[in-house]
Amino acid sequence: MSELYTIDEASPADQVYQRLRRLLIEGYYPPGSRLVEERLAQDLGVSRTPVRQALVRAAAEGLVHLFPNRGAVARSFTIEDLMEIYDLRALLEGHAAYLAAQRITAEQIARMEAAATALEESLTRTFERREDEVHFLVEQNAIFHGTIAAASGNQRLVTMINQIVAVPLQFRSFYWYRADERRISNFFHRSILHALRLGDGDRARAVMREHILYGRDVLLQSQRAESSASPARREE
Amino acid sequence: MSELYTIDEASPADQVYQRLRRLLIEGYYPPGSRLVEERLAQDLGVSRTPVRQALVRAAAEGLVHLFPNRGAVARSFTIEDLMEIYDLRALLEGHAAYLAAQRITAEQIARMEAAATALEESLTRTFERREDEVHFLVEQNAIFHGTIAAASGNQRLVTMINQIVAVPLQFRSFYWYRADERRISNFFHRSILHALRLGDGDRARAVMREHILYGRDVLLQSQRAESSASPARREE
DNA sequence: GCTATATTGATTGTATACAATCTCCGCAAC
DNA sequence: GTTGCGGAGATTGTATACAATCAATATAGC
Repeated sequence: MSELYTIDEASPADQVYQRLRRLLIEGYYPPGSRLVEERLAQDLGVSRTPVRQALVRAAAEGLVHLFPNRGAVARSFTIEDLMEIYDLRALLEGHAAYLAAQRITAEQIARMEAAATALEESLTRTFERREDEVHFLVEQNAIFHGTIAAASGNQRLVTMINQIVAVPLQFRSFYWYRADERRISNFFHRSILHALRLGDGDRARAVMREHILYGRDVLLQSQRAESSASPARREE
Repeated sequence: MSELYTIDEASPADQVYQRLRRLLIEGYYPPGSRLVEERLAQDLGVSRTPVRQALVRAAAEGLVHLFPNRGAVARSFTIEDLMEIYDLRALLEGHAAYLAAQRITAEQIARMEAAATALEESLTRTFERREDEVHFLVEQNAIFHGTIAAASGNQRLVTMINQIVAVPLQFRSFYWYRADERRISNFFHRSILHALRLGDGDRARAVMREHILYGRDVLLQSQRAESSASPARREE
């Protein structure tokens, strides 16, 4: 999970932020819902002071929207937002893959291979609950993509990717993946690894871009299906 | 200047953050210096509470570094940091130029042309103080680059560029520009405008990348000259 | 019945008090 | 001299109190 922020991770109640972030990402506070400080403070077992700091930081990272004197709202996303986000992911992660091809270490490749294998094997594995399966997929995927970002050697790039990746998680992208689509995703992982082993940055970038844009299309299709089934639930 | 953050700008004491940011960028608190909350509070005429929030936000945007229980330090940058930053600027602003080529409006082009002209004319103009000249260059340049970012149509891209651009300003890059280099920079501006008018995204991106990487090289040369003249003044 | 205005309750924004933590310095032991 | 310990001062981190602001309802005027 290690996230390498400018704010030191071990911070005693930087944990408040981490927990808030997690609650937001996992949908405990659904997009569009109001975030009353007093309530968050009770949920997290602290006073409003650290909660406010966490909210300011979450706003700076785009997870919530702060309205002056009117409080925070868990950020909600339109289809256009998703397009923007995936466009940037393709750009940033593609670049990371390009840079990584020159610098990645054997250990990092091994870590990515382990994650890729875990994702492949999970196709034939049964999970207690669907939630557990989604959580597992998110985790292994984060290892795969996070390792590439780290291998790029550009610390700021890592931070940016972490920021932009948090959002699709709110949509629980993997929830929508079918077995076919997951096989394709796994194939992309192997292709990326192949290009990285060859040290072919252009190829690694191209495959990574396609991998991400393919994921975008799967998500968009499912979202369109969703929104046509149930009416819009945006609120300003 | 308009910055389009997730946090609404007009906020009453979001201004505290804006002022802190400015003090940092303009070097009033030099890189590496400790930022004691009480002192900032007095400088800004408020209590520690809003100062802390501003610091948290500044940390999230990479302007300062927060050490748990040990306070904030105005972030200092190594040569490697500058390399990272310019690499990302080339990526992000190049992409913005590519996108902008398809969507930019006549008004936006006109605004950019006005900024480009202002920069050209400033070469033969005399300023009261060197400070004023630097401020003018920074401002017009921000208009030129900010308009392209806005014209990309990707709101998140705008935010990211704003974040990454703040840093070189801390180095007062323009201080180091000589007349020759400024002429080249102006030429790039015209080339970018030309490509945008043609709607040629690939060309706009290529020129923008070169424009930024050229700026990087100028800055790096001056930094190297600096650091060889005076001994290192990094502190942890 | 409709619009405009005041009042109330809820919530945010700021200041301040206090607790927790760190740094620095002095002193002792070796 | 060097190392280790401990206390004082400074600074950060949190909680709480209060002021400022906003949303919603009630009330009055038309």
